[in-house]
Amino acid sequence: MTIYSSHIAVAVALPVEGSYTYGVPDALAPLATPGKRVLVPFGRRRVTGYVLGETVPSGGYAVKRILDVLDPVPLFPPEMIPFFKWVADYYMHPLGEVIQCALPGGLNVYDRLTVSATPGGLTVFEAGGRDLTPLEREVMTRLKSGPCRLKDLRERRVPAALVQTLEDRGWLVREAVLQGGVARPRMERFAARGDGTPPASLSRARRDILALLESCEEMSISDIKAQVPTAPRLVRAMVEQGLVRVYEKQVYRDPFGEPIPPDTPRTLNPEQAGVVAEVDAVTGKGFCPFLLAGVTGSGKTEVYLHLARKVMEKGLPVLVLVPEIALISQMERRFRARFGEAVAVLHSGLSAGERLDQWQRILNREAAVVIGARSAVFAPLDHIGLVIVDEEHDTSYKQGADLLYNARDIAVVRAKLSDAVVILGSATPSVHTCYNVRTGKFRELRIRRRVASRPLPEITVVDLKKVADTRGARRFITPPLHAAMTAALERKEQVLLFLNRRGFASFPVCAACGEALRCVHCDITLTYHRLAGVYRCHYCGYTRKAPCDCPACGPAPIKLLGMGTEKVEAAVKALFPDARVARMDRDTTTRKGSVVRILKSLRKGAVDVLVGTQMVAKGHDFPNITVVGVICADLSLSFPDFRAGERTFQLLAQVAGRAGRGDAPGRMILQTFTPDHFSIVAATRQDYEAFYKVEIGFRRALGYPPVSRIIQLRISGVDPEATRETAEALGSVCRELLQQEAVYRKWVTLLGPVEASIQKIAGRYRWQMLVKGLRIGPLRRFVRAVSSAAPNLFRHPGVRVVIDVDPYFLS
DNA sequence: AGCACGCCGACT
DNA sequence: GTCGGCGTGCTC
Repeated sequence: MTIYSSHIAVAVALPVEGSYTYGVPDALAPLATPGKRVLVPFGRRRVTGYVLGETVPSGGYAVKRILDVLDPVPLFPPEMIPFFKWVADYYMHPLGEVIQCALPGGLNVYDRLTVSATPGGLTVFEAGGRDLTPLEREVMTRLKSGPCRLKDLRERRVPAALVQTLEDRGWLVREAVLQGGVARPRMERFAARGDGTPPASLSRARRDILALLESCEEMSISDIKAQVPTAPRLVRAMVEQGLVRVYEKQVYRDPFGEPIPPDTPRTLNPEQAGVVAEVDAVTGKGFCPFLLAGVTGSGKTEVYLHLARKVMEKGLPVLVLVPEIALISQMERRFRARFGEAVAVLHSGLSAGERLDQWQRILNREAAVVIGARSAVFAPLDHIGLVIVDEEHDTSYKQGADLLYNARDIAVVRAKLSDAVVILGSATPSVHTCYNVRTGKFRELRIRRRVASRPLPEITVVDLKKVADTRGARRFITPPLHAAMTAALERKEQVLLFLNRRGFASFPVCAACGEALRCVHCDITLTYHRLAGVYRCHYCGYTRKAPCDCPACGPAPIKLLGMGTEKVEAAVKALFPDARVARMDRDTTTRKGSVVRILKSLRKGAVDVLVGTQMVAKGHDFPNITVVGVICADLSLSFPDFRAGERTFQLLAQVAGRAGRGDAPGRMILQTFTPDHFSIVAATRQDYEAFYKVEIGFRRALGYPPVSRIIQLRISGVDPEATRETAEALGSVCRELLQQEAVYRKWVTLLGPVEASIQKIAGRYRWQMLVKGLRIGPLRRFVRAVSSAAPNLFRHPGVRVVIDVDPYFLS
């Protein structure tokens, strides 16, 4: 066995458990440091790995050597490795994939087995110099136009043996080509003044260039060109004269639009100042988690800004998480106005290149504040001083493709591992976070007063059951709402109408047979979108043109039952023909900047009535809105999910916060079929305490989070039978394990497997199982034991099993 | 993930 | 008798 000068632990970016030990050749030893990527042999392939640190081989396997070190400097501070390990362990996800998911995309390199024709082979083939089978002919014809992935050939049912014979014949070669690594820093050519003395006579243009370079340290060639158009050629000549030096330098792509004028810190009211003082007293002194519960309009952002300044003054960086891009841009503006260049952003709206550049600015400590969406929780900061999670109750923190993490939760973990202070801010805190306050895990900070002491709106509840026999527009714009709208519009004030469903009609049915129009891929009715003239599935995007026939009885008129924002918009236009109506939902805000455009016209007073989905509830500031109408408060209540009540309360309280932010006091008309539901009653009184008390009682009684913990196993597949079988097999493995181990019986309760409430989405049949218990540790050990007892169930071709720790949506 | 090895059905 | 299907195991 070869003894290498050192050994390192490497996590590979593949779905494999644990880390692998590699030898480091002497030449690479000083380079292969933690946080860098390395190219390593893995099986018969080469893949990207992440250096975790030095290690000693434990024996029992042959150690291979790393092939290359891919980064001159670490891509993340080594201090982050324990955080990555925590996330990998907690969410039961391979460490290498966690790191891959944390890093800006496009960096990974991996082997791709490709096949290409040899020149000799092509010559013989084109000359027709040999009899070929049709399949051989097909392969050679394909390769004539260039190399091809071996996998592609296999998918076209080309047998490996045929590739082998063609290779033996010398017509083609198989090779492993390194691919990936597409995102690169942008390099630009710069010029600076050289040592040479200028000759007595120098052309005008050359003199100008020298003057430019003497006025500053350096200048990019393109900037010089802007002033002296012939510069590129002249500079080359001047390099030879020794007058100028030219070199390449990395420049950052600019994700920010126009510069933002600086602002000055506003004076805090006593409550805000108290919060700042309390947090400031503990920053830099270790981990400390806070809930900042501040009613809407209480000026939380200003508190964040003051705290950020104090932390930055201590030389520590600040990480700010915001639920989505539309809100990031608001937060970004406020922070950039206050801190200018010190702000970096990380979100999915950036191009791969911009993202990489922001990442490097953070790594190089050129940014002291990072603002971003959920993935920014992995920003490459070290020694963080303060983590802020704004709108901590927002469900978009828990979403994602393969690594199902809750950014809010792991932000707290990250703060803990960094000895930082973390603030979860919300006007409507999640039940989970409040529970953490009650159990003493978090400290609570409150702001009860709205800035300038604006009163919260007066709320009127309208029972929709009492107008159930009304038809037409007045069915969902009831007389009380109509009256309030009329009054507001007469006073030249604005109205916000909220309905948590987009489209025109969510339940189109055949007038002849009563059959609903359904998605062909999902177990769901289609929604009619009048503007687009289509029926669309809100789960998979399936679209069919309107009008269309009834699938059951052929040509027939379609009745458009059920409502969405489009129908509300139409109703407003019918009832208030002079009002200018705008709509804000996912259909009107797909294009970049459209949210800002709608908000701008609202602020300018170019819109009288804004109709929107839940995106209008989220933190936007609408100064002149005095009436808020909730068209139907029950939509979010009817979800088959234990958090439906919590979401409804939060949504209603947030929407209520949109009214009366300006100088005029606000009114909210809340229409509902269930005026007695405690979530709605509590929301009308803005009484979080009352809501929490009832809700936590339910959670406790039914064994739901936060009192109990849940891991969800989601089983889905194209074949309904195979999916059911896998789900049931998984169920029996679980039950067997429960039978065998008393510890699990004590700590684990199983529910299911059962079919999901929406049985099919995007062509996949869905089943689920819930693993419940008071403590998350035994639950994770149990699921791990299940997956090692029946590994084949978790990597079944055709049926996917997803483990979701702390799921957000049970359905 | 992707690749190799190994054991059963439909063809030369 | 072989070719190739994909279930299972492994990758430092």
